[in-house]
Amino acid sequence: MKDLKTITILFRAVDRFQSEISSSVNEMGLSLTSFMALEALYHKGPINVAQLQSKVLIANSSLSYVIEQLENKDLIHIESDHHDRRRRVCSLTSKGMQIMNEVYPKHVRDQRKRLDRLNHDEEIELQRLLKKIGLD
Amino acid sequence: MKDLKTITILFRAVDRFQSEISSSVNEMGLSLTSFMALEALYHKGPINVAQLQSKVLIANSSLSYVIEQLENKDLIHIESDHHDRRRRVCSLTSKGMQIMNEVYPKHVRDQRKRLDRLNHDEEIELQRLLKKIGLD
DNA sequence: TGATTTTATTTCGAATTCGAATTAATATAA
DNA sequence: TTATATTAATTCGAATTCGAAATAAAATCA
Repeated sequence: MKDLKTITILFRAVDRFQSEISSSVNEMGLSLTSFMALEALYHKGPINVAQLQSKVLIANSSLSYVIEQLENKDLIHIESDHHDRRRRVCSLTSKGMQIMNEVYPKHVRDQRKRLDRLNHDEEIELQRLLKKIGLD
Repeated sequence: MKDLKTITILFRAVDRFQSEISSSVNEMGLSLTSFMALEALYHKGPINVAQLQSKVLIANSSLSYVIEQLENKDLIHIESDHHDRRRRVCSLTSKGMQIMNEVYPKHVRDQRKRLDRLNHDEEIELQRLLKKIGLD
């Protein structure tokens, strides 16, 4: 293969997911990245900013802004780590948890609709191929 | 499959490509989307704003800003379509063409390095799977 | 120990992106 | 024809994102 057609197709596929997720979470007053941050905390529990950044895939300076917004909305709580006071640990507030409990199952259903165009083996194979090209 | 792990892997893979391409084109004073616009014009020849938007995957209002930047840098030229004066047709200037001739082959080589972790059949299969989930 | 380096995060100003409203031209309908 | 609707693109203000510099704490070194 000589061209970058694969990248074009890859970007387009991601754009479909992002557009759908964005317009859905925007209705709740959240940006895509805010939602991704909540999602990470929902799955991982309390984690510090650097760990969150590895999930949310934006610049660290941008993440500072994002978590400030989420804190203002009382969706997350931030406190310094006792053992390393450089670190700040983020966690869902009860309000944040409540909202994710309401919203996340539907999010999964919606996005699974698209993914379920692949059968199980195809999806596993897609994961394998994406992991291969996604490694650093 | 019940979870959205595939989306996580998908987003992460795209982020790797975008980060690499961004840091490379930023050195020439271009944003990722500016570069994607130039790329589209390089491949498709003169096209109007709507056609460009379908390649660049940003909001139309954002694209207006992007093509204005590119015009200011004398990398593209914009003129209205004679047959439909609502439309504005963009094309590479000779300077834009010259830069893409210089830069694009290396861009392809760099990105192919990552893609070439897949053999030919795997890449074809990846395209097929991504197309399936990327359709509207 | 005190000095230096590294790590974690935020601040800052500028660039980019967005959605909603607007403008302007074309297409359709009456 | 003259409304009316649709389409193409831009403008505007606000939100988000970025990279570079700053801050502050911890780790390493001498």
